[in-house]
Amino acid sequence: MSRIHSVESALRGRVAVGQQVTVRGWLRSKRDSKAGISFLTVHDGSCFDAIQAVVPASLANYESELLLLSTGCAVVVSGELVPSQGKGQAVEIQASAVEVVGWVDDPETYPIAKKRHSFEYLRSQAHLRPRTNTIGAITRVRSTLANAIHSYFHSRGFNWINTPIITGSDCEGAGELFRVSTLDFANLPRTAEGAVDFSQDFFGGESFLTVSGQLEVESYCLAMSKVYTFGPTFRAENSNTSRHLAEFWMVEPEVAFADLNDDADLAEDLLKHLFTRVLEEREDDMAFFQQHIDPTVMARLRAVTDSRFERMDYGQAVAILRDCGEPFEFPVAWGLDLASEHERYLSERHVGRPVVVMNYPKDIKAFYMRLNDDGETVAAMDVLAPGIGEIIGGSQREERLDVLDSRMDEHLRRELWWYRDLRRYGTVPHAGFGLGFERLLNYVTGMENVRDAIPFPRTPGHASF
RNA sequence: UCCCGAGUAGCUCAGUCGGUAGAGCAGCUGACUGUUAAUCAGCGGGUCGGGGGUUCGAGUCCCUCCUCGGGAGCCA
Repeated sequence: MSRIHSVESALRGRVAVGQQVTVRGWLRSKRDSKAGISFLTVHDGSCFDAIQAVVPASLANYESELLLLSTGCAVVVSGELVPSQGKGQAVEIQASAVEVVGWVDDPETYPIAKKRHSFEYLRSQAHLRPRTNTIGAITRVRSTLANAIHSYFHSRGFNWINTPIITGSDCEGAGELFRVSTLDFANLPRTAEGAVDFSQDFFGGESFLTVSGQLEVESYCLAMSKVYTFGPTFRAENSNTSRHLAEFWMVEPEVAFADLNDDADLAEDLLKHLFTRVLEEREDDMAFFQQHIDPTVMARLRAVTDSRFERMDYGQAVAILRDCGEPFEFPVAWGLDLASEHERYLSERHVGRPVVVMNYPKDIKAFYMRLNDDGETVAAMDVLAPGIGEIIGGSQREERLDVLDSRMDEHLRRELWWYRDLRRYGTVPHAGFGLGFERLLNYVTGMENVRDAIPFPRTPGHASF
């Protein structure tokens, strides 16, 4: 009796040689031999490798179907798992039956040819690109990373908080928001003053897609002690770079009774844990990235897992940049934000691995970040990664109501009354950060564009698929 | 949004000084072969991103628009 197996379980020794197996998947390639056999390479996404099936010409549908197969066809192959007579694989299937489940209409125009494609082209074929080596590998690593994030936090007593996707606040402090509305745009209700009357909108007021779950997750932090969010986030910024998406995923842990150093410790420990898991669990995919995408990825991940992150104050970073003699395009001075070129110099040239920059001037950071005793800086940190830039941004939060109030305007204080309440009822020091999931994935795989790290990228002008 | 670069066959690209379109891969046909992105021979395949201009003549020069990529800003 022939049992159904994934390609992975058939290849990885979980099936004994000599057993009958059935695998189901899609053809990567087909080679015919006039010796009276054809070679099918069948892929099902379960692992990096495809399995080879040797099909004898004696099968009933060999002439009528097997010879017509082409890349992309869906097949069910049954046969005996045998040691391979050829080079390139240890085992293969000696097929006794091949059922063609789905044909490729027109082999000439099948968008995923048996060759290298540009990532740019593959983005235009986002529905078929998971059939490629690279996107398939990214997909498995992404899934492993997501699972590792949940298991890391779960095993340490963090609660996963599903903060809302739709928010009524337009002042979360990070970027432009997408409006959520059911109003009839062709016939907008108006107030007496002529403004759009959002009181008639679905939620009884203006509403938007969230740009961060942080403010909401803080309220659960001040009850559950250790919490995190992991979900989609939306920014309506017109930014067109390899590091930005309009819809992306973010991990945001938040810890009570914690300060900025605890926050940096958590960021470092989390990244080390995640990289270790990927190296253990996705050896096959990482070997591919190392060989075909970026020959430095493995060394880069090991540099993170094997050594402590460099930490420096913003003031030190400014001094280093000022004295390094590098001809920067943008000025370096205390009080100015660091430009990409500065962050890159620090992480890539000065340190050579991730660096945590802490305690930035208060005027260039968000209102909720805790004011330090010097009155000039806030307890903020950025983790800067070589080749990626800012991979984590976090801070200790301002837990003192009077200081928080001094950093908010009247509109903000009214809108965020509930956020202020958290400082009135049992406030405690707490800290957290945001980790961009697609940026993390690029760092792990060596891929250069976050549009290739998410299945269906949304960017300005693009929401197809 | 700004600055660069690109757009030519299904895909990746070449195309010189302005003279009427090329290669590799893919596809099809055949040969050969326990093959490995197989190999060899042949065949089919083009609105040169759109529009306008200069010219006897434009893929090539000029203007303009569109699209894509890279960088910057913003950030994760």
